[in-house]
Amino acid sequence: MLRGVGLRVTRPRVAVLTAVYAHPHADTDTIIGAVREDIPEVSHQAVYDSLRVLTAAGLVRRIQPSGSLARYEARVGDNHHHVVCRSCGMVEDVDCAVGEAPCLIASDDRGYTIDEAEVTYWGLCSGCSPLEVPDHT
Amino acid sequence: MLRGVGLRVTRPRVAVLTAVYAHPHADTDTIIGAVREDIPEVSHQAVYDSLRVLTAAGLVRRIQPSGSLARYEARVGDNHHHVVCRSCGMVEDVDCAVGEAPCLIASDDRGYTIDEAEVTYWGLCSGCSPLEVPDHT
DNA sequence: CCTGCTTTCTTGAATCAGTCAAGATTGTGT
DNA sequence: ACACAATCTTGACTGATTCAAGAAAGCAGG
Repeated sequence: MLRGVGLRVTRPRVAVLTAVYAHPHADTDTIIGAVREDIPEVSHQAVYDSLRVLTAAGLVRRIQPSGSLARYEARVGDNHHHVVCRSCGMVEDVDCAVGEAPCLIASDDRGYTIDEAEVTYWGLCSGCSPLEVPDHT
Repeated sequence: MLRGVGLRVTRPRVAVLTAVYAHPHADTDTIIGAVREDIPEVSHQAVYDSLRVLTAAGLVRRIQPSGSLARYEARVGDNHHHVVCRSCGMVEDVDCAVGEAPCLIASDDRGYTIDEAEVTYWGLCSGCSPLEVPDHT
């Protein structure tokens, strides 16, 4: 898999890739923790570097909702988006209602050469929804 | 305007609000600079705080594309999105092709109570487009 | 207009994710 | 197995943002 994109196969990279598959939408610290279960002495630097290389190679994708740390996921190549909970910050995948390339055509592209449309849905997850907080006034 | 949302009217807040109107999509440093043309001795802290309060009150909106600093804009309440240049980081507004509430309905909301759909278009602005960089090999 | 209370601002330090750099180590092709 | 080049380790550093304590200013009532 790493060879497929012309990268050297090193222990840290394999572990990072595995960790991203095992923990979708995890932030960097979580990934470092997961990697250290395989290789206890990896440096954070190696993880940061691996993530950058894997992202550049297109094997993982980096997402960073406003106000959050960087997160990574291994689902790449398809067209999917994210829901983010405003309260707990949890992220989940959603496919877009419109189909394959939702909203990819802006009404006015302002002269930009657009290559991607990223959609982020903001709201509250089921755990954080104010079901039992009616009106306190 | 500030009074309209129940906030005290202070010099820094007025200046920050004015600066955000004058510099759409400006990052915090730019805003601090603009504010200091009115009030040379404002502390960065006052600006950060004003921005947070104004954002909470809904008078300005905070946006933060992946890998960028926080940026602010005064266009709120309408449904518009952004194009971001991958090269220079410039941000511009676009209205969505679909109309008023584009993509607001995810195909599967995963149990979330969604209140906003944010669309970010990624690409290259006209100034950064590789028009004169054909193929150098 | 003046007083007093509360919010907001100033000053200065601290935090924390992420980056930079130099030298040691490891992967790969021959 | 060897040599070269890429990658990792260690450790320091950056820079945006936040925290905290005391001073100043806005607002409501007299």
